[in-house]
Amino acid sequence: MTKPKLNQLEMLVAVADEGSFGGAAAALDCTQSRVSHGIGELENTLGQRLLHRSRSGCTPTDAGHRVLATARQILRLAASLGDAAREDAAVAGHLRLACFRSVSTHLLPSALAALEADHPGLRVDVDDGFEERDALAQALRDGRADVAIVQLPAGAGLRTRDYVADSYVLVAPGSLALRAPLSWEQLDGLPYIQLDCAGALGVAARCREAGFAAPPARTLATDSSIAALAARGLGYSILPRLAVHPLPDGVQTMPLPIPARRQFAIAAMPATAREPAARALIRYLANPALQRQSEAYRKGLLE
DNA sequence: CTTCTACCAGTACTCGCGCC
DNA sequence: GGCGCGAGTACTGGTAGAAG
Repeated sequence: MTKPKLNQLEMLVAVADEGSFGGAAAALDCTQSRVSHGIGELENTLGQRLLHRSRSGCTPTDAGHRVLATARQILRLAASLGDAAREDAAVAGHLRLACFRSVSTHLLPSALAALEADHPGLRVDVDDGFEERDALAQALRDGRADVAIVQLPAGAGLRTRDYVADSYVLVAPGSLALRAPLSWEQLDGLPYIQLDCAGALGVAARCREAGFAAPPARTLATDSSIAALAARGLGYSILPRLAVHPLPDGVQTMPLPIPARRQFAIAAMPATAREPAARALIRYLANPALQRQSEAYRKGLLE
């Protein structure tokens, strides 16, 4: 018995999806005649009518529905064959990775070192000059980055894979006598310094709902500047724990009275995420064994 | 408007043959 | 036995026109 061919299965799936031979032909970039030939040959091969034809289009018969389900599985498997063959051979080229500075400082070195050791033909350029979460997703959409470590929710249109989570903590002068558990009253009288980014503003808003009443005395754009002011006793702030590591002299951190954290994800545009080089980078970044090699992980800064 | 069929052209494959 | 070449065949995909 002649076996069905992959292109005939593609035609069947396309006709079912598009609802007509003409639509399937457009989707497959061939002529309607070719689709008609292909479907006819497939029906002859299987000895079953697979489609109801009408003036308004086509719908699968009962046999067609059964064959369609298997055909989709076969096409997925066929596609995965190509991926398996390309996996190692094509992990080469140039990728641009976008992230926050704190992520590049504390999380990337182990993963990138292992990746470049295993795939010397792959070069990864890191742009860690991002301050705003939305800017990372936009860099992916604009094509300025191939892969990014974004803060969830990442927005529509991106393929994401969960990464690490980082808690927000109180960052205060070391000279300030604080008792756990922290209460907002312990901070009365000290200026509050706001980090100017959407994530920190969101956390501050949630803290206010929980009784935190201090207005920002200053607003600064970088976490390191805020930590330096706190070290001088000039105020306190609410910052991601990773962003103030390693802790400067004269600064202490303490858990907030409410749980607040930022969840990171590795993100890419769907088409990029399918490419072998990008898949390799994502795999190395998400590798728990490599993450455990980072100092931040060993010190318990990550969740 | 859509599907089906006949016919045609280009390409890929198979097989036999001769040569080394 | 392995290799290259050419003829014949099969397959793929196109156009044009008929039919529902």
